Amino acid sequence: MSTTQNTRDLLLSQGQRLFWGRGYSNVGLREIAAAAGVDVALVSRYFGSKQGLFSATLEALDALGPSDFPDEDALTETIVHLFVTAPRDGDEPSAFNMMLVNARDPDVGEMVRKAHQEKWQNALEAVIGDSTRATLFMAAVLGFALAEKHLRLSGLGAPDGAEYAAQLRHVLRAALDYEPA
Amino acid sequence: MSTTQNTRDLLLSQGQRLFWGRGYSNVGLREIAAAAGVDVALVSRYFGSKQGLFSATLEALDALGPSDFPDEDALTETIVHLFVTAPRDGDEPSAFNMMLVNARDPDVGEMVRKAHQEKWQNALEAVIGDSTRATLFMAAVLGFALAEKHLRLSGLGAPDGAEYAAQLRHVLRAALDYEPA
DNA sequence: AAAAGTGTTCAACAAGTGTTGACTTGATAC
DNA sequence: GTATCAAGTCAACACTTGTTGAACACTTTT
Repeated sequence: MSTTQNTRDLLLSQGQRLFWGRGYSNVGLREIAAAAGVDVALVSRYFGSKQGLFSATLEALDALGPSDFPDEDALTETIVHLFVTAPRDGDEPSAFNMMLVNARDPDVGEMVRKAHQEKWQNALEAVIGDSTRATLFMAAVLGFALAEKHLRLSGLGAPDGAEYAAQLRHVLRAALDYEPA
Repeated sequence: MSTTQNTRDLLLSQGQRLFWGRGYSNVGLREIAAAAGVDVALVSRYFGSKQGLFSATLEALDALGPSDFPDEDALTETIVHLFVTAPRDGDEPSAFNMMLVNARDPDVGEMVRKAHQEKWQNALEAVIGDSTRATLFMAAVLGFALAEKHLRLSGLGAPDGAEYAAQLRHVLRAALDYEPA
């Protein structure tokens, strides 16, 4: 690999970390470039624009496949494991946080919603077998993350304890148990 | 006439509408002033700063009192009614949307979290009788709003139909039914 | 009539944004 | 040796942001 690939990757990883952690409009190109230790102009050179860089980070979103989760229980436990082991600084650049922080952005919101639809929603519907339950499931996941990490509500158990996991499991199961009229 | 709003009130109401709908950092003072039909400089004049104007809009957050909701059922139905009758443009300036859009803002996030704690969380705990269930309840409400209005997920029923209300009722009840280990 | 006070307008500021183009650098190929 | 070409640097652009202070118009007070 050439040096080009190195700085390009540096910009990409730092861009992902900052965009996914603090939100597209709250991060400037100069901050990303400084974190990568390179010049700002290289963003335009390699990615065309700020939106181009963000779009490139979106490709790192893991695409869920139906084969990843044999059934709903495995899916639930994967989510629970993700939450329990997630870092607990306020700007955690996880995929969930990325959705929460960028879904409504005027510049990249549409991109984010599209990525969610393509990479997650369809796969969730395949595993869960129903579009409504899949949406409620996603709502439960994001609501839990929002309450804990953004509003920083108290009332939840310590993230490394059994109670925290039980609470998350409870709301996820409730979403999966919904019966259309 | 008697409802003749002075300039301060005009700025306040337009500021609330835009801040609560699109988020603090996505709205400029010039846009607010233009919507109110006055000059930008009047914001500094009457509210000191942009943050001062936002802070003033926060005082319009309805403080929930324990007397507002005799029991959990009344609380649930109030929330359901709020969702069913909420306007459906993308920038609805409801109190829920205000939380979703501004809770993580670097400038006003702390203000928002504090307002939530003072005006809602304590009252919810009083009605629900448990801090954990109150937090899960709030998470369910915000997750539902986020999925529908921000991610614009399909899979939920039409907002004016019975199924939509049933879905919301289901996840709210699940939060209230949580039993700590 | 003069003075003081009030609400408003206007132009400008300093700081920040994403983006661009000209330039230097360094290695490779002719 | 020289030309070539990509990689990186640097300064500046045009634009937007929140904020400020001087000036204006108008009413009220002295």
